[in-house]
Amino acid sequence: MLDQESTDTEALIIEAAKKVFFRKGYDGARLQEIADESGIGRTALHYYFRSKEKLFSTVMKDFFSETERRVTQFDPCEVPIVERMRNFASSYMKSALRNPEFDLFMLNEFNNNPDFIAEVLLKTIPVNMHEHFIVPIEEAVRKGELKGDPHQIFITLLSVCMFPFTGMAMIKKMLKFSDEAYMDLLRQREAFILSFLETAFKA
Amino acid sequence: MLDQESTDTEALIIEAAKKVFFRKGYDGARLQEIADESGIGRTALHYYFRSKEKLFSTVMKDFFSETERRVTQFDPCEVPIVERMRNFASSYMKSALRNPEFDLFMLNEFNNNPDFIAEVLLKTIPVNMHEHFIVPIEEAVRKGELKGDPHQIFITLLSVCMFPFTGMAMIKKMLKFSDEAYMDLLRQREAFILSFLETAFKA
DNA sequence: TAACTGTTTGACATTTTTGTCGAACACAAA
DNA sequence: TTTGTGTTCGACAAAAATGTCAAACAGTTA
Repeated sequence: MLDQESTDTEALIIEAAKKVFFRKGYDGARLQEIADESGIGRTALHYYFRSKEKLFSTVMKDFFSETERRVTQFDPCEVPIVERMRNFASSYMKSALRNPEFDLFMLNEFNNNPDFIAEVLLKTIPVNMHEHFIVPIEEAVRKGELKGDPHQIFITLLSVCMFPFTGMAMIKKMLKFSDEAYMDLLRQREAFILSFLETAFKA
Repeated sequence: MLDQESTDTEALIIEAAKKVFFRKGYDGARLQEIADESGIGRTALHYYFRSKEKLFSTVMKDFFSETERRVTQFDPCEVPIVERMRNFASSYMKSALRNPEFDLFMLNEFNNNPDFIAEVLLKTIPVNMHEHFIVPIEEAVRKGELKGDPHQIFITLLSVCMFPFTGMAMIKKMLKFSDEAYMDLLRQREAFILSFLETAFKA
């Protein structure tokens, strides 16, 4: 068969695997389900990607090398920290909306296999969070522009961005949101966060 | 053997199972590991609790009927909403510190089996979040005491409390925290949140 | 001590999931 | 049509995890 079609099948499998892995986690994912989702036989999975682990590894690398990153580029150091935090939140929310199930998956991977996921992640986003966020926040606190412990501020920034995705299932159930209604809420959240950041840490 | 000892073994197993389930999730948990952690044979698990599912179910019910709830009591409606939010955050942080691994586990359960976990949870904490938080926040926004969409405000409250626990592994890795240093940060977070709540949503 | 009860253990069975292999297949080029 | 290459499929093997059972065991009571 043509090389083209082969690549297509591979891509098809990777897409299907991505969905299933993100939904169920590595342990919960079943090769059979991935096969069904791709519309191919389970044996073909082994033909293209030797084993579950190799498939997983490929999926992860593919995911991070795609445009699917939470933040594609970080501001240079000249940009004031408060603006940088805003941009981070904006990029994050926009990206996460395209893959709402990824965040919880990622937290689990950090729990189960921190080294692997950290390596894959840092390979594509080689940003030192400490230098890039903590240090500048410290400085802003010293100057009296922000108030509070720098780590706590940064963690709060992460919290308000990520949690609505990681906690999606729980919040929907608790507040009786439909899938569509909750997606709407997520879409509106960027604006909420930006306005929230105006006052949240102001000294 | 005495009934006393039997109960002790059961309790021992439940404690061990709790640890393993919270760390690994239902899918990731292995009966062998639970047996090892309890210091008993794997077959004895089946003697006490027929199956993995039954054991899990018992663990969950036990956990929620214990004092291990995130918020043991909610304020009556007379208490002003802002103060209620503060109390919620305080209780939550204190409780979560005793079981830091539970939160991520719970989010996963909500993902995998929302009905089961919601039922168990609501059986012990029969609080309607909408009535208890959303409606009063709406009112406060109308009165001009708070600003922003009520749902977004409530989700933000949840975020700043829960995320530091659910995202523990990720944050530790990202910011190069040691286990002890991160526990310290968590202990200091209650105070941070309380001061943060003073300004975050003020109109 | 003998009979009884609840507990533990090891050997085995079952189920679930993953992995392998060779035959069949489709299609293109010789 | 034959040969070759890459792909698919079904049957089967292996591994991993859960579940069952009867025999041994440890105490308690008659």
